[in-house]
Amino acid sequence: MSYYSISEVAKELNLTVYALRYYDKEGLIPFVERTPSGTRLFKESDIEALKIIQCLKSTGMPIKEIKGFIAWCSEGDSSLQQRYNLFLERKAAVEAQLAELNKTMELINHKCNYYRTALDAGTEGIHKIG
Amino acid sequence: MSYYSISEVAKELNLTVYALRYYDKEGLIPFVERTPSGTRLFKESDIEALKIIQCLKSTGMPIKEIKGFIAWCSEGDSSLQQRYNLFLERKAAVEAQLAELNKTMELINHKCNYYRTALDAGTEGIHKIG
DNA sequence: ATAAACCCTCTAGTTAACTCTAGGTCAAGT
DNA sequence: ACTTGACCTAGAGTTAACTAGAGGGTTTAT
Repeated sequence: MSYYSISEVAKELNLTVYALRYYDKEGLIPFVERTPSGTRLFKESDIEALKIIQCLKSTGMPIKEIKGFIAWCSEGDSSLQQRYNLFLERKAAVEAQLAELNKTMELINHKCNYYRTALDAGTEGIHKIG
Repeated sequence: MSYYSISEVAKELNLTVYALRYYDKEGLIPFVERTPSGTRLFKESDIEALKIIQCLKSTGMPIKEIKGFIAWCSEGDSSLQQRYNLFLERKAAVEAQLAELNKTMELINHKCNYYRTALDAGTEGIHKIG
């Protein structure tokens, strides 16, 4: 089993070493090992966990709540139901975000048409008159 | 032509009066009229402009940049090309966000399955062994 | 005419999620 | 032995987008 340094993990996951240390300080990755002198040693499974963390973050979940999820993970099977519920909630959140973004896209498309036709005509006036 | 108060507009657009005054201070709505004593008077067209602002905000555009767009709008036809380009960029940004969110959704769905089957089995162990 | 319910400005405070600096340790190469 | 580069912690600073409070004017209903 091989280990990765914090800067290797940062590069791989496209985030900064500062961010990784911040996540550690906030309790998102309590399972990361250390050398006797304190240097963090990341395993493959730690990187996978960070990917889940990034996924939850991208659903709009704040770090404090992600920390709660991580704590549940280390509690074992007794928290299975909670963790399942959490992902169902996140699924609903993402669905809502997708709906919102699609509405946004519609308006943007309208504006693209508006400006394309205005440019064709050379003036915005065509949309304002009759 | 009728006018709306700041709190009416806030209610209609589902944001706070604080936020509206903040937008005004940041130069997003310089066209809003005032009574002689300083009270803001919002027209229907101002509400429409605020909807565009909300739309741009939901694409992830920061307020400072939206302010630039608003300034272009008051420059008339000479900024048509810039404004068109801006919306094309926003369209690309939203497309990227949609792609990202769909990837997130996929992982969430995997996790939902993971936990549903784990709950059926009564233990997470089924996913770790074999 | 007076109190309630608005409105205003200005300024300070809040929050999340980093981001950076200072000061120090440690392991490897020359 | 010594320099280089990566690592560490603690804590201060940053940024965006509000949010709230103080202090004060105005409009409306009784």
